[in-house]
Amino acid sequence: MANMKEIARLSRVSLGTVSNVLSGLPTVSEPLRLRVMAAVESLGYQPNQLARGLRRDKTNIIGMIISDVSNPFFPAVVKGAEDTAFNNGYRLFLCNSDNNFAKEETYLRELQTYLPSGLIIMTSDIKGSTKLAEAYRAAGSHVVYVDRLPHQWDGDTVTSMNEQGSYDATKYLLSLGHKRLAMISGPSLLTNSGERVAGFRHALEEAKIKLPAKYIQEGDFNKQSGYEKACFLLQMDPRPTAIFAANDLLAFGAMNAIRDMGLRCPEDISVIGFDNLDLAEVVTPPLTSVEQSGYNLGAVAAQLIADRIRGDGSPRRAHVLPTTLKLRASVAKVPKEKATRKITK
Amino acid sequence: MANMKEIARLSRVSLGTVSNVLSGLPTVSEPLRLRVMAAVESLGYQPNQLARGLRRDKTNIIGMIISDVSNPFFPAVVKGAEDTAFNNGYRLFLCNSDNNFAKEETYLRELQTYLPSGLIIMTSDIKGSTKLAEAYRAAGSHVVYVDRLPHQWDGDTVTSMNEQGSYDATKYLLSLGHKRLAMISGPSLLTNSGERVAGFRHALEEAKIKLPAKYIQEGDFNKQSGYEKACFLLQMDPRPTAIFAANDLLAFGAMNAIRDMGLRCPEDISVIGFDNLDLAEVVTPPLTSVEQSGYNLGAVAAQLIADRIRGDGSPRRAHVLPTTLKLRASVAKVPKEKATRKITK
DNA sequence: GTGAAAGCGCTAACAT
DNA sequence: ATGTTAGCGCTTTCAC
Repeated sequence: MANMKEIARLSRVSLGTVSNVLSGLPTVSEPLRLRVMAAVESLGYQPNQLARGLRRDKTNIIGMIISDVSNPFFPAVVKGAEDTAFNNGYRLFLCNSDNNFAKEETYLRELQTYLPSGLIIMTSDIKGSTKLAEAYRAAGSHVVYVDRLPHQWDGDTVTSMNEQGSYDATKYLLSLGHKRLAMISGPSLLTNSGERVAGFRHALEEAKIKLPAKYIQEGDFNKQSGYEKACFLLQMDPRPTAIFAANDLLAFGAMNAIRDMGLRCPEDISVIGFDNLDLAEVVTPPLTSVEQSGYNLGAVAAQLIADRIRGDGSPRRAHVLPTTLKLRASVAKVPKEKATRKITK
Repeated sequence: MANMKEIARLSRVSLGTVSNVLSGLPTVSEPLRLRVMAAVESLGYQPNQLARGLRRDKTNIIGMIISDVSNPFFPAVVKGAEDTAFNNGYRLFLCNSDNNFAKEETYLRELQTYLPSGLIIMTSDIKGSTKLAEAYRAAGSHVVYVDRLPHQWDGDTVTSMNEQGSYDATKYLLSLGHKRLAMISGPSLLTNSGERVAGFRHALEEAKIKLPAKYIQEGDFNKQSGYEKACFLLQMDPRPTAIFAANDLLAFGAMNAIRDMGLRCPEDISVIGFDNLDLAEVVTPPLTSVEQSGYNLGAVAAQLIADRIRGDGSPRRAHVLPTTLKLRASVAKVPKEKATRKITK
């Protein structure tokens, strides 16, 4: 590949002048600038980012650590981050931690030596990662935690209104007469899951509805887990009339469990999810869900980094993005007590 | 961050020795090796990948260009590639082209200056990208095209058995008595779409079934497009009794259209998709679909690159991964002519 | 306004 | 077996 030396030779100027032209310094005279640009064009020259980064002590990379690309909520976050980063001249280096903190740590350590301008991190460990994140900061990289937050982090964050969204969903169920509400939560260590549980509890407390301990089952944010926890809930006596699932995957699993046990959604059991995945409207019945914008989660995080790089030195930002309850057919009024179906399998 | 010079000072050896220790050269004496390792440990030293890459003229980056992260089929491909790359010591630099060739080109040009060891590319332009890919090769990077192939590419590739899978799906519909089979294809420029159409045609020709030109509608691999094309097909006279969609998103859209027009799937119309997304079994009715492994697509591509880097100089490889028809409830026997429902809306 | 030269952190060739 | 040194491609002083 052509390098700067060749451009310099071809346009009969010094190395420094080529650099100045490429950096857009206004001190270069027009004739020289044109000669350099012509050479750049003719050779299709692209500056070597490795050398530039090494010299500048900073690259145009924004690292992004996510816990699992294959969870259908995350691609939207990645896309939002990638779009925004690209439009600001940054490139996304994607690292998939597989919810494995050791892998996350390996990535964090090595990624840092690529001297990224920023880091967007969806941590898989609420406790451990801030020390490494501090190292990024110390090296002049801007760090934003997204979706789930570590304790002990005093920097920028972007999350959704998990508690409010869950509160709204629960109030909605209550408004339809439901009194036996159960929840399938995510891993209790994750702050987003904790907030969703808090919103659920909050609404129930306000309505003075008592919540049997077993009515909250801790799942794992995937369909399989939703299926299993729903099976447990559906066999309880009394059986809940509504299930609030902490994400749509859990809700899909719950809907499958309801069907497999010979019950009907929403006639026997109402279900609400969280995320409002594209496919919430494809399942039958279409799933009522708390919408959060994964795209914006990523986009706001990337924009925050771009702003910080441009010198925005304002105090810590904690963006909390709105949620909206999307009403669909998976929720109905509470069934009359007599009408309650027996499980048929 | 600590650098090699500090390690050298701390362990009282020369820079070169530190380098030799870190590169695992056996020529270093044990005492010195231990001293160096101790210093590395105590400072948590990580080699600067920018400097190393600049010097070695190659980094441990594998670039990956995909057309759209938010298409639910692709995250599995990314995950397969990332897993395999990571396990071989490589890191994935993810670029999202948004099906925009200009963006793809920008990424390709810039990414190359990061001196990646390899490139996995799902091109958005069947014609144009090979020139740039050749430049990667010339620079010693290994390139694998995945999922859809450019014409004019004589290097390594990984794809699924698109034609065979589609042939199987079509044969299955024929075996159930369907005679009026329609297809919603993907963009005709993409080779994967073309192969799926070919498999469909092939099976029909074998069965001597004539295919009205309008029975193949070209869609765009998304749900919206599936909905629109299905609406068109459903209003044709005679109406097809089965629709083969070139991917599951198109199939989901088609199923929505069928429902919205007051028809029933599978009683009035059978539907088969391609990809077998997780959600194929969640929709109602569960979708019959040609399964392909996105994970393996990515994993095989990454492994191919890792092998090439290790010196595998064998001739061009064209991996073609198997597909499997997953039978579910979205397909039924052809309805009796009399039973054919009128469109109710 | 332009050019010369130092140096970012590392590797590899060479000298000892 | 270990140390010394040139140089990867670039940016950024500093002379002129």
